[in-house]
Amino acid sequence: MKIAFLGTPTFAIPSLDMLYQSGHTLAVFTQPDRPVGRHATLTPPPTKLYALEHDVPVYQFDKIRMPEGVAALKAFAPDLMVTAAFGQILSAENLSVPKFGCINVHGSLLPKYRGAAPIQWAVINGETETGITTMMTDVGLDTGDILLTDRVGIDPDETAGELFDRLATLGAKTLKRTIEALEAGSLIRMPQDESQATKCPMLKKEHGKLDFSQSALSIHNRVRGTNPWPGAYAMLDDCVLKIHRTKLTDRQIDSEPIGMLTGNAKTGLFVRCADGWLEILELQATGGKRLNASVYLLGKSLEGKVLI
RNA sequence: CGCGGGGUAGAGCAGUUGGUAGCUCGUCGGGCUCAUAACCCGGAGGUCGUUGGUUCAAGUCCAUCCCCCGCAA
Repeated sequence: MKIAFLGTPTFAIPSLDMLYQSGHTLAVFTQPDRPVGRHATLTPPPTKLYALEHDVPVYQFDKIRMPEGVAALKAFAPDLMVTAAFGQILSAENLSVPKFGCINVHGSLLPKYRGAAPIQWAVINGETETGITTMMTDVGLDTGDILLTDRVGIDPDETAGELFDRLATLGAKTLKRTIEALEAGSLIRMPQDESQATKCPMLKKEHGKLDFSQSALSIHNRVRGTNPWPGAYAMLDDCVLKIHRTKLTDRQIDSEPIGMLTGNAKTGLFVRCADGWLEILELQATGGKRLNASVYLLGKSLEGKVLI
């Protein structure tokens, strides 16, 4: 089949690779190169790099809804469009180009977690299960008819990044089944149950700010849900202290102030939350690299200091 | 040339008003112990990121360059 693949980050790579390996005729549509890093180096999105490596034509548009985007799409004349973490909203005109329409690979069990960062939010909210949904893209935000679903459990200590990798791989498998069903004519469309729908916002830097007046569990979930991006942090002596990994404990609490730190290199580092002590396993101070808390404490004591 | 933090023993950090370097861990040796990642004693290990400058004397002041990190994008 002739497929236009619309995707941008690494999440889309397994799906793109699957389509390529399956022998479909592909064209990749992705976002423009973006400045990345301290020196704002212009960096191509992962899907573009993949396409270049495999001699797949690549098209980049700020907005594929604009006339140039539509024209390029029409020129390629695909039978089907596939989107995976594309990051742009498609117009009805875009969607009308391929005769089979557009299939989207989404990292949640729709209609739950519609929106931009479903994987991270599922972890932040402490969900124990999530999955992949393939759906027919329509003009709404992840509102189209559901095609196939695959479920996976979320480990209590799993980070969003780890789950991201698993779901990216799973997404390719679900997509493969979906396309095979489409080709076999056995695909069943099921409208989403609007009463069960939830939306999650795009993840921003400030979503990583920790609030120690919350329970140890919610803070733990926040830390793993924002790992590796945007990363969890708190303020220590007016400097940012990033917290990369934490662990729930049964350490007894007394009347310590919220956010107080205790512990040393041997015992480990603990922070006082609303209902208990959360162990900080890995942190990163201003100017420093990420370190195990016990290693960091070899050089500096944080005993009695308070995180805000 | 966007803003800021930092480059000191294998690791993490100190080093006050400039006078040739300390701490914790690790490591090596010895001791204690039924035993130990615990404890005690002792040892090794650093041209203090680069280059140049000021000075009787610089890790410590000035300049330059390289590298790492955070923010912003």
